[in-house]
Amino acid sequence: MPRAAQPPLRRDAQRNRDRILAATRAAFQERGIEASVNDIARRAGVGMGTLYRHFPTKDALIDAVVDARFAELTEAAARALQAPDAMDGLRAFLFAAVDLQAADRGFKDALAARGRDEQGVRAARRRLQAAIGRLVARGHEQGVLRADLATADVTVLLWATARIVERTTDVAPGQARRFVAMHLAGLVPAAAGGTADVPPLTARELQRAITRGRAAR
Amino acid sequence: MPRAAQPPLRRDAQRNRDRILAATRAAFQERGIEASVNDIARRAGVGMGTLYRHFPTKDALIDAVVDARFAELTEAAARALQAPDAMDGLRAFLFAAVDLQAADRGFKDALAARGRDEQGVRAARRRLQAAIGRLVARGHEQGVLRADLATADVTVLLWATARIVERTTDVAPGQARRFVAMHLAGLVPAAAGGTADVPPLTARELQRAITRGRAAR
DNA sequence: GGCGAACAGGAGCGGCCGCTCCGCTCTTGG
DNA sequence: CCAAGAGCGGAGCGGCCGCTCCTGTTCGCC
Repeated sequence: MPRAAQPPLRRDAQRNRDRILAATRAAFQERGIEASVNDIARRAGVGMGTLYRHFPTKDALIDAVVDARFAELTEAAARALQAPDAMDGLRAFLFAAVDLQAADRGFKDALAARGRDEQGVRAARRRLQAAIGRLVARGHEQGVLRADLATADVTVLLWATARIVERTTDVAPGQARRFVAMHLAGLVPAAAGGTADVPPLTARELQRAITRGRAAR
Repeated sequence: MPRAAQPPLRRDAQRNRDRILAATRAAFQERGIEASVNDIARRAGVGMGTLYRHFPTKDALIDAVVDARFAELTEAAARALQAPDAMDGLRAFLFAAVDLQAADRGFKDALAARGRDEQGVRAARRRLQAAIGRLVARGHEQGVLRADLATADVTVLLWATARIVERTTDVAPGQARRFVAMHLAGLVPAAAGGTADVPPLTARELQRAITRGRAAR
């Protein structure tokens, strides 16, 4: 749904709109979806009124910014479909997903959403799920995935990794990759596939992962 | 650290303390750690002043209630150590853990904590980690666990399941068990170990798991 | 049974958040 | 160049939350 056709924005309006979007991206990336609208407005060098004329609600702001990330991840899934081995493709996709979750906390929050769907993100989410479905299907065809693995299981896995990213990114980046690698192979010894070369959390890192957040306030 | 020795509470004070604890347990169980102190006081049929004299801070309230759950789970780990096969034991422990997370959302929140440690829960958490450590060690001795699995990996797994419980318990209870079973066995076809007899999320359940939460407000 | 101390209760404080309202400013078409 | 009106900014609203404070009540020792 192209948004042209409307009378074009005044130059200052367009400039402010761009600034708001940039500030939103930055704020969500760093602080996650909980970044306050006030903060975003200040970052953009813009008043609250201006912000809310461009985006009538905080959700609109989120949608505007998060859509692109969904598309990015969907594209990663499409690329993963090119890999000769379906398992390699799935692994590459999952690594890309957790890296994106770590790089953009707003996106991580939106993915693991607590009830934000309804609106614009819905379509993007559907496209992503469809892309994941193709990855899984090819894994089944090649017989490299257990037969009872459903597409929804991958979505659930992404919810889980979001939590791990939340807790560990600051402390030991890559833990989510380790988790994904283990999940693919299982905890049994025969398991092929390693740990993505990521060591387990040390005692100190674990402690920091638990303690953190309070201090971050 | 026994809490007797203090001059015994007046009868009404003791009665109110018990009511507050019961109300706290109920509130956290249903709503998680975000249940408001006001709510708890109302449930207990007690004023804010009363509540805050007994527990000087919300954290104190959380600690008082959550400690018992940590002990429960630690005990489950001890029981799991009795199982002849270490893998069976670990699986039983993990199932117990996710069931507890589902049954008591306050505990789930405290386990996956965002920075609540410092205080009383710390000791309980350490004991739990030690118990998990024994489970893992025995798995290694028996050679039923991959050699590079660390104790911290199990803790991380519990963080992950907490998220899954949050999203799916209302919609498709048991999903977390499915996830655990798959994590143990891996997504590869050779994998022994099934899915804990839990089917994947259906499309409708997935949708509800995403949409929910907003409606729950 | 009377009195002092422990306790109960709830209105209210301060802080944060998403969002609104309205007097002023600046762009732009004629 | 100038007015019409789109666009701007930020003080402030209402709501929630954890927590405090102070008045009036209740308990339990003597």
